Amino acid sequence: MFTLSSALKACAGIGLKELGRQLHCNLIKLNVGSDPFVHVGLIDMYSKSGLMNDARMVFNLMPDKDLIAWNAVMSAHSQNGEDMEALLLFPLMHEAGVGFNQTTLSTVLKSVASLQVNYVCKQIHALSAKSGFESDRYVVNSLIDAYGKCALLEDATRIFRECLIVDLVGFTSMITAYSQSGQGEEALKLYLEMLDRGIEPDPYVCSSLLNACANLSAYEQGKQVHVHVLKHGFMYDNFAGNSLVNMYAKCGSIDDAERAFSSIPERGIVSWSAMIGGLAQHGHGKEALRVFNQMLKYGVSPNQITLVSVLCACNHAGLVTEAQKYFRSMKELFGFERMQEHYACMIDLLGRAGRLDEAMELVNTMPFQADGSVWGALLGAARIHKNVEIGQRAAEMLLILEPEKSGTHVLLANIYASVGMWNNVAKMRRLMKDCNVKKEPGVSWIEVKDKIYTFIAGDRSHVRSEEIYAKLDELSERLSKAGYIPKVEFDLHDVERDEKEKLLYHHSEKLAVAFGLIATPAGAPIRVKKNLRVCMDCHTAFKFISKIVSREIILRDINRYHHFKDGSCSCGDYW
DNA sequence: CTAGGGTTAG
Repeated sequence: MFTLSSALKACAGIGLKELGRQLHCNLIKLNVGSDPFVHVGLIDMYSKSGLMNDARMVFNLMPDKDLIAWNAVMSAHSQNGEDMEALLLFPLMHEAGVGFNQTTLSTVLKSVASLQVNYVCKQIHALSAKSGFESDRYVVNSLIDAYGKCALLEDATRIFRECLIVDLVGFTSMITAYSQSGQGEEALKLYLEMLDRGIEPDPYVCSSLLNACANLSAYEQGKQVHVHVLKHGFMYDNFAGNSLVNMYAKCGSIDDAERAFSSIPERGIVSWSAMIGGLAQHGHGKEALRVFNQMLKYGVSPNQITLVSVLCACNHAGLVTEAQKYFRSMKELFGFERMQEHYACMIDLLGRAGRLDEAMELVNTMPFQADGSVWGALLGAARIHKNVEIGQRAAEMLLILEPEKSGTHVLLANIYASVGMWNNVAKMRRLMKDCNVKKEPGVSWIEVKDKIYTFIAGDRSHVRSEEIYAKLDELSERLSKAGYIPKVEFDLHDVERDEKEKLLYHHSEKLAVAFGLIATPAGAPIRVKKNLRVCMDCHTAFKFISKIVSREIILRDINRYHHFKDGSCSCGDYW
């Protein structure tokens, strides 16, 4: 019987469901199936083989359900994504009078984390403290993670800082918590602290760090983490590989992303989706579709996320017919329903292509209540195509749905300005003032030799300000000779044309690029980042500049990457 | 029987 018990454990470890089931049959024949150890072994084996029904059945048929068995079935639910069921077992255990231990708490906290139920998280914390299990490292680490996932950063930090047994898992949870709450810098700092304490990294923490770098678009630091991955031999870890693809794509280096992609040992759906999404984000729409077809050829089934990236690729490549094909027959081709996100992509795509009526039609007929993203897409399209009517309708909805966002006011004002409705522009400004909505100031930054230089519009604080403005003046002359005309309609100020040109000239992204030109060697690519969308005029100007000075300009704005080269942009002006 | 990691438009 001991042999059988170990054999079950082995099956659970590698998910051998057929062999596990055979062992179960033998146990019944031998009539030793009533042993509690065997029951727990069976529950665990079925759970890890993804056979939740069988696991549940074994548990239900158990005559004397002890604490270990309850823990095993709770863990089974949690491992199979049935977190609510796992959570609901906790009060049932209390009723059954079996008590709980550190394993119960740790398991229940895992489900608390994935369900993000803040209130329950605090309760389990209190219970852990009261029962003395708070000193168990599994419980502590689970608490840190659960608080992190519930976005209760302060509580997570407090436990992390106060406990004496913080280890690699605890650090990973905390690093992930910072990264996922947008505090990538903190995450990277914590990693250094971890190394200082002599804790060696593993693939989990590397994966999390790469994600932090991706969110920060921190190319240099991402490369550093990549070095750690190589140094410690984690390059054959699928998760680390996927994170590398994502990191390089989000940091603007699609070549590195492709290299990382081809060295993943088992390219799964996440690897393919990350690659397709990365290519789409960089404007390589056709290439993204090529990779998608390659994936299908390999027999990998796409999921809903893959299709969001595919539609996005069509969007950035202007492939309306292609997108409609995938969108209309998603169910028949791939077997899943269209989600809100797919509709949003499609509406965005139709809108950009100038087919605003069709986009509007889709909004009215889709099986979801249009949310902020849908109205946002329409508003953006209305701005490109100067459609006041649809712009007003979309803005009206957005002001109700997302009143705190400043973008809506600005975009609508943009539309009014573009058609010369200055009275309405003024009204929008007043509305912004009355509602106390502040336009987020545009900030651009550039990294030169390990230092980050930030610029705001009209900035004169930089030590090399004189040179920067001189460079802009020089460029201005060469630009007009090359046929560039400032796109003044994208300026909101009701002032004369030459005054507008001057304002446009001092946009933060132009200052950053000018600085890049004087501070980096000739021919080197210039990598600039902006916290908002790049302005249409700057976009046009950069196309010209890339040709005039024979430099590649790589600009990451809030949505995507623009690669300006030889007078054109990778987004094909389709952003 | 228990803890940490990867892909989603605007």
